[in-house]
Amino acid sequence: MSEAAQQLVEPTALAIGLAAAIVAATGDEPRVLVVRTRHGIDALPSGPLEARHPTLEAGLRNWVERQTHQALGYVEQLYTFGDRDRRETDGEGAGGALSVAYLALVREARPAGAADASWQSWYRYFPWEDWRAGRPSAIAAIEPPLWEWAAQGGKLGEERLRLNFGLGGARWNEERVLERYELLYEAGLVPERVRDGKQGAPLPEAARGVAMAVDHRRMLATAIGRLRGKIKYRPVVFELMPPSFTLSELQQIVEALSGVRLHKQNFRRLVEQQGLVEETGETRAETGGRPARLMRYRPEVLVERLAPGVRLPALRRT
Amino acid sequence: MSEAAQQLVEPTALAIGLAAAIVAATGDEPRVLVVRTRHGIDALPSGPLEARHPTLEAGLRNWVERQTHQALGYVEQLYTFGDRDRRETDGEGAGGALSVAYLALVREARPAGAADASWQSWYRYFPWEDWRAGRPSAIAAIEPPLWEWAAQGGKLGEERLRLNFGLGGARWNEERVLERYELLYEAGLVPERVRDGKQGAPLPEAARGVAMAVDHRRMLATAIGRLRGKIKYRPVVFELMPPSFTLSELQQIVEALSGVRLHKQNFRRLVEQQGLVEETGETRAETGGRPARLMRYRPEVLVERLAPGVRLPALRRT
DNA sequence: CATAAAATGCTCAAAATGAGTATATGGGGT
DNA sequence: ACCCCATATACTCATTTTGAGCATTTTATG
Repeated sequence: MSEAAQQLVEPTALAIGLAAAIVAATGDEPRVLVVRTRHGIDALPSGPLEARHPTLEAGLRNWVERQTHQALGYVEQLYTFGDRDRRETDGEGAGGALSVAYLALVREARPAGAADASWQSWYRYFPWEDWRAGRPSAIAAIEPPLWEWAAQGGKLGEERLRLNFGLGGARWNEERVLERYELLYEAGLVPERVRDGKQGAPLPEAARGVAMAVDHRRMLATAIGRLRGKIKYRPVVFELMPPSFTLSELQQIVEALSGVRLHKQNFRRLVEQQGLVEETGETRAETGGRPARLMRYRPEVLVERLAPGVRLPALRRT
Repeated sequence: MSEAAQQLVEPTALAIGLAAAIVAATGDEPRVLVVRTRHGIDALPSGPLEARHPTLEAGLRNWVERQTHQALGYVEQLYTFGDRDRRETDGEGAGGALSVAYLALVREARPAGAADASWQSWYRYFPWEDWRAGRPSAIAAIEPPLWEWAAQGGKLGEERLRLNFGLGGARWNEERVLERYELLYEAGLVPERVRDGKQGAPLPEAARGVAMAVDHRRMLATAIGRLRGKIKYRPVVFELMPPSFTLSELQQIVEALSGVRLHKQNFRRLVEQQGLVEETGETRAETGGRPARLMRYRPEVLVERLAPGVRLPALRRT
């Protein structure tokens, strides 16, 4: 094991980068920990895989904890990026030709250890992904240029657009975060593409979202999509919740993450009948209405995370 | 882009390995392409990421196509292994401290290009995963030592065993291939663990399955689990099917992959009502019974793979 | 003490599922 | 030609699982 570790240390041109989308949920916003690069661009915490790291995940934890003073709870590998756009235009630890991206969930969003680190709503980077208050205005701004671009791709291009963005009768699928971002990238509507030296005419920031260093917005899109999918079949949401919470709070977090509103009564039915939570016995009256029962997740559920997650009984029409 | 490519070439101790679980389905067996190492051990086709490869996936395709003369169709990144067990005990391309594993699906299983390459049923490596003919006998052999081992982990260990192997009333979940393999590894029942220099008393091969080089069996387990999950919500099965097929043939392949038997009438209902396939107009009479209609998948379905997959209407009791 | 604001409880119709039973249509003997 | 066998294909039916509402309870507030 330390033998393997030794190998990793050799100074080499091909550095392995580690990057993490560290997610928390405060109130009703999904937040991600970002750092500001010296060029003033937002980036995910990232750094090189170092000698002393016996494993990739250990490397990540160690690195992040030193940098941000944030202890990571649940950690999951997302994807290894190395395909394209690994240029050294921006960002701190650039120069890695390969970058292993992780998703990490933390319970409390500590005040962001380092000075240049902060917690940001992830919708800052993906304004079109938040449908909680109805169709986001960013979509309206994005739609015309997207159609224009898609028309060049013929029928297939238009179909792709329709299905990914829920246009023309297609249903919005909250999991296709990455596909949507890639579409915008290909269409040249985000600044990242221009930065990568290709054609494009980025939209105003309110519509296209805030750009990130290198391919970090792709990583974050991957993280969001993965998390949105996962909460439906694994009880990962609880990694973001405090020890006790009300069902409404749980619902708020799920809605914040998935970006869609849910039917309250059906949400409760699901969560309760699946035995994901149990009552603590206490109640909390802070909301001005009937006090809510405080719940906790059943610890058995966390064991190996084998139990089903929170399915999403989505509202169809509203 | 070629700038990045240049960097990848630098001779370095930290080679990036690429490995692929290349899957095909012939008749009613799910097959995977394996090569025999000089030590006589089965391994997945793998090799280093080379200079001329602009992207990871291109590197993989290029590499595999040269080595096995097998053109890859659908390709998906699985996971980057680098955590443990990357020792140089066995295998060809060992020495890579990091290995990016891919799943690839091919339509026809060509006669395995190279001499040392062959198509093997994946149940050769995971005999406990095939429940098509009822409870596999491997499970019976595995169960006692597993319980014994689990008991050391207390209640939690036993619960983990119960849920992963569908013991004691729990339902068999065909997707947990990796979790099951890891359990066997931890319990010391597969030779890989002993090879990695840890404690263990491997079972006879009929029960524990054929071992593979380095951590390739983990990779294959990841691939199988991913594929089994994916066929339920994406029409990936069709990447394994010939241009036209009967519904029974489709069902056979799905059963082969998932390792469980399905209810015939309900399977057809699902596939047809979801509009995944359409009739070609022809029929095929070769089975000795009523001739079956030949079907083809609706090409629209493959566009971007956005349509739903084949859900599994599993039999409960038999 | 009425009213607003939540949290809970219950009901109901539509759709999806799990399991069968019944019918159709070839080929292969006799 | 006729019967039988093996499949393929068509329908049925009882249960569950969803999507949507309406109704009731329980506090805080003015």
